[in-house]
Amino acid sequence: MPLTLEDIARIAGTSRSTVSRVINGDQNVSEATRTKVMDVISKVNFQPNLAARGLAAGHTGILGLVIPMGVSAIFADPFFPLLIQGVSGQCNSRDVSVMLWLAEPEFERRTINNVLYNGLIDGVIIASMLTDDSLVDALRNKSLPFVLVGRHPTDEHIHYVDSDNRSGAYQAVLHMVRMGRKRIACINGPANMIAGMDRARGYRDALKERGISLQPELVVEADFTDPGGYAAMKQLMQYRPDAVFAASDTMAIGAVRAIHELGLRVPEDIAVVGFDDIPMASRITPSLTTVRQPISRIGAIAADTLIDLIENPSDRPQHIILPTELVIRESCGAIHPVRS
Amino acid sequence: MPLTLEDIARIAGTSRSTVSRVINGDQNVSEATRTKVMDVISKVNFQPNLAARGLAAGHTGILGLVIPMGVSAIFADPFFPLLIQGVSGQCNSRDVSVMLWLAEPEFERRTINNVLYNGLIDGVIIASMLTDDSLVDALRNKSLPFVLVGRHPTDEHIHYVDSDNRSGAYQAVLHMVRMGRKRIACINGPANMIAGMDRARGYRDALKERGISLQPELVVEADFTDPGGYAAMKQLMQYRPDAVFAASDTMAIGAVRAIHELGLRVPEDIAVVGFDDIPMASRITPSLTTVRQPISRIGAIAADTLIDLIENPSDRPQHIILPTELVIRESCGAIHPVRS
DNA sequence: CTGAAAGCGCTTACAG
DNA sequence: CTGAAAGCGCTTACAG
Repeated sequence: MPLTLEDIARIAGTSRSTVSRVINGDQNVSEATRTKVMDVISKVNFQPNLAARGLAAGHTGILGLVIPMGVSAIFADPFFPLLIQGVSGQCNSRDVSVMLWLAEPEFERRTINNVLYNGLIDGVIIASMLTDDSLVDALRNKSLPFVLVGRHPTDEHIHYVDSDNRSGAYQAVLHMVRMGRKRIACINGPANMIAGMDRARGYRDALKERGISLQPELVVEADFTDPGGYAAMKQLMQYRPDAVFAASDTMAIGAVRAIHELGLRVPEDIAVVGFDDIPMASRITPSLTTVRQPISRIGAIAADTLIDLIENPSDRPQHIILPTELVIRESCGAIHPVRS
Repeated sequence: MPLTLEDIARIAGTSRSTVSRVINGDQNVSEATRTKVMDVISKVNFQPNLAARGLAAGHTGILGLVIPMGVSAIFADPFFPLLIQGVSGQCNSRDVSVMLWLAEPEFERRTINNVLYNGLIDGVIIASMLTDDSLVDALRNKSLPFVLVGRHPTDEHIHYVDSDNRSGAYQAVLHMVRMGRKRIACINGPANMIAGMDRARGYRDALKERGISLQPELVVEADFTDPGGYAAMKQLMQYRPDAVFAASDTMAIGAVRAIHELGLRVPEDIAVVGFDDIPMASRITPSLTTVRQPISRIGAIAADTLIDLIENPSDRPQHIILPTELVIRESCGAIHPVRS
């Protein structure tokens, strides 16, 4: 049987209320009693029961993290692991716990709703990134604080943190234009994902700014996976691109494989630029030029934003866009590849 | 304000106790009242407060999942993501929630202990795999049910699920012996990880069975990462191996890169076999022969085992070892590579 | 600065 | 089959 406040109080020779006060850092406790109580607590290694605390106080110090599992191979991409890592790390240092839901599409309506409104979490981070997400819609009408990873396209009142997908893609494509590429293709993410929309816009903006007309056949949509990038590249080959911007490194790696299989060279025949800067990007041959986005930091900031929001519900909507960075390696042709 | 049992009871014209009974599936409720209460519950979309339920009932329907972050690049390897996926999926279908802790080494003593004994979780899955884990030691003296992912080397009373690491490594190495390789090296995982120990034993057992004496200089320890495998392979090259067994695909991929950089061929000059069968294994050139282990299923079974254990605490210790499977591709030389 | 008391929203003997 | 009541372990006005 774990000890309770009452036990601690008895041992320390005080009352349950006072013990509660020292645990919660209430100022109205004399230094003497505080010390005495602290001693007992650390001596017996006392842990207050969080369920009871949650019931009594109305908050639990737990935050939910919901990750959609819509795409089957979601964990083949390091995006979500890194995001989880960022959220978890920040929560650790802020002393809050995280409850994780990998949302299977079939469970969405039933379980997710069940789980979010069960009085156990103080707020929730949704790694949604879909342009229309039923969970987000449900949340908008409730009082549970939440922040999105990935900006919301329409509702200005929703808190979110995202990276600057448009600008990242814009820089990447502009770079290829500057390198003299004329027929720059785009392997984009799904159109119903906001990151996909934004990166496609960056691609279009860069072309437009340089007076290059958009060739619809040079833009193909894939699903952020390696096989998806591979298939998309194969499809693009008939239109003779001399460069390709892939909206994720995983797709870019698939694309490079497709190019190599057809006996062409990267970057000599086709330059390739990816997005994310996953660890693999610097290891493949040729090493991959890519747009680095601070995934783990996005997670950390989302957690911070949510915790602040819970403590201060009247906050103005937070719209945090983190900068991206173009990492130039061999695959774009700007650096002469060192071949062994 | 969310509704409470009392509200539902008033609307349905019955008592709080009865509503609680229908929610918990108690048999002692007439069909008529049950229907009436169910109707109200689904009409107002009622969710019982889990903190209150936890307090009153003594269990919460939440299970903890603790993943060590000791190795910095832990999420570069798909092992943990797949494990999380397996645990989460099974928990979803068993209607229990999961609370996730990525345990930073510095937090271990303070946070982890805090968190495990807070009355909020019914049991915990530890993806420990260290031969000596302070968390596991702490748990052994407590009453919180737990199951390990990765077998415990000494304590027979601990529940665990693991894959057959020894046998997997044994099969892999035996295969290379059969292919005529004479100087088979081993890039092993850290010696303080049980999986590392077991795979090293499989390697030794296969050599011994075939009467090949173990050459200590052909065995090197790395850290399960790609750069680790790369560095280990570079180091091994001076001893002229004609084959190498790497204890993870991620290390095997690093090793292949090292071999290629030195101008040698896989598998002609050096055969390579990995472990895990991560998605990347089938995509690299040459495709990687490897030992497939059912990571996601291990997670699912760990969750199942824990949930059963919570419901029936008197269960005998469960020691579940899942079989592995040798997946033969190009890198071992058994299949003639198709080069483009 | 401190303690007695009410209350958070459930579950579960207990009595009928 | 049903309801009134006690209790789970906390927090937090309230009174002193």
